Amino acid sequence: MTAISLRAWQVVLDAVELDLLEGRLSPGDHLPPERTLAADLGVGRSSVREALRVLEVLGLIRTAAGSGPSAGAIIVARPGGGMSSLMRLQVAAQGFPVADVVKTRLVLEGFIVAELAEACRTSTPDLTSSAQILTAMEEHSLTEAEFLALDAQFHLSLAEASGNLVITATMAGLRSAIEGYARAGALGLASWPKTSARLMLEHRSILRAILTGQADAARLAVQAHISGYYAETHLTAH
Amino acid sequence: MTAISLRAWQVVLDAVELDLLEGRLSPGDHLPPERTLAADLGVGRSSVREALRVLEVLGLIRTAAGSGPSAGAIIVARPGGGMSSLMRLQVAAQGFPVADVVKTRLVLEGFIVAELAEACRTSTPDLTSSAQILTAMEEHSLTEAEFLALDAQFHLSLAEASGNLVITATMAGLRSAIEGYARAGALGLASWPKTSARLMLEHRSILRAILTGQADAARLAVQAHISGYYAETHLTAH
DNA sequence: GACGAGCTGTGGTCTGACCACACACTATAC
DNA sequence: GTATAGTGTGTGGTCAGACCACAGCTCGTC
Repeated sequence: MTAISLRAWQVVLDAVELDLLEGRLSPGDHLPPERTLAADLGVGRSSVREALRVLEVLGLIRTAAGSGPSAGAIIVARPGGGMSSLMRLQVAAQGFPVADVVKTRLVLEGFIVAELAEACRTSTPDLTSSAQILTAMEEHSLTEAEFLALDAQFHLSLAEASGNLVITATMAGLRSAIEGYARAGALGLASWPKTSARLMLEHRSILRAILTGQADAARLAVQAHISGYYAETHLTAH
Repeated sequence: MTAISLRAWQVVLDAVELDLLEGRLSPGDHLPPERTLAADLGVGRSSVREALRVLEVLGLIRTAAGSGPSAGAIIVARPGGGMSSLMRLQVAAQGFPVADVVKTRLVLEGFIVAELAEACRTSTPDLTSSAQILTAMEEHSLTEAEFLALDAQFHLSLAEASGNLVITATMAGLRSAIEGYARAGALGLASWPKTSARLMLEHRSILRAILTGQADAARLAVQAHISGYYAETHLTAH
């Protein structure tokens, strides 16, 4: 045996992963009932539940009680769900310094907008939802929290437009990790109306750079946008 | 109440997260014993265990039976541990296309080596472990698996040298996600000695570009290195 | 045919029990 | 006095059983 005394819940996890890799399970499929799974794998139901809990937090399955087609544990492969939890908790546990989180966001978002801009030179990526969010943000009656939520949604919509699921999921995780921090920083800003107006202008210029195919300009704009807000809130937070 | 009927294990998860955020728990600290935690939070021990299992997979805690200072559940905030599981399972469940994984790796590694090269112009980042790995890879008696393991270790060591924990963790996750794929691809290569020799040369040139401060050259080299191997194995795998 | 009560299977939770393990303590032997 | 062996204690690991809430299905009644 290569692995002796594997934890019972790991046995379950490995079995599910193997079923996924070998095609016996696919998104949309139902996992066997917990009791059946326990009996088949020769472990207790508690161990099965621990493994299922992990899969649920990782965004791989969705569980529902009751009976019928919608009940039970269903493979959903929802990317990003687990990433958010992971990032949030790691930041909470000081595993991830916020500065590193911001820098990673700079890299990924810079790439995304540059790629989108490149794509705009030959085709027309779907950026309507991004534009719609910007329009919604111009509503003057928005609270800070609402504005920041839309702000985050805008950045996420760009990632989604890029079509890269991994980057989208990572971005979602990073965003939720920064959220509390950004919110707290906003409260200490000298002038929220002034900052929000600036953020809006920056958003517009980012989108314009993308649509006109200026990859470098888009990258620089989004990076200045992110690091600018970070620096501003970082300073006032101290 | 904003959230009614929260799952019992979520109560535990939230409580731990709150303790982390409020500083009542820090890396190195022990969590209360499962039975105590259950009693304090008013849930059953099973629910506590489900939450602890999630924290363990996410790389936040390490559990050990027995008594004494090393036993119990300890906050470790080991970044990357959870990321690996997450990426592996998401790829297994077809949540993350391999192409997206590779592209993300291109972006992140390109940034890392460029940043390292920039740093080399003004200081001397610690790249000794990276260099040592390359030396170890020149051993002719290595099997394919051993060579690829060192290859992965080399890329990871570059990320570690950059000092960015988030990128390092993400890289670790991406790497383990590709590992099986890369391994499978290597088996179908026309000439392993030829490929491995090329990979070695590429590694050397990447490291040389970093040490001489040529950021752009380093980025291009590492991106060609990754996408080259991907394209090669991708083709032969079909 | 329409409706409703009851049945069934599912996840959610708790309790209690037992085991294996690692350390701390104590008693014994030298 | 020191070293060693044995025991005690608290921990996580696992299991079995029980009960609940819920959602859908079945079947009898009207």
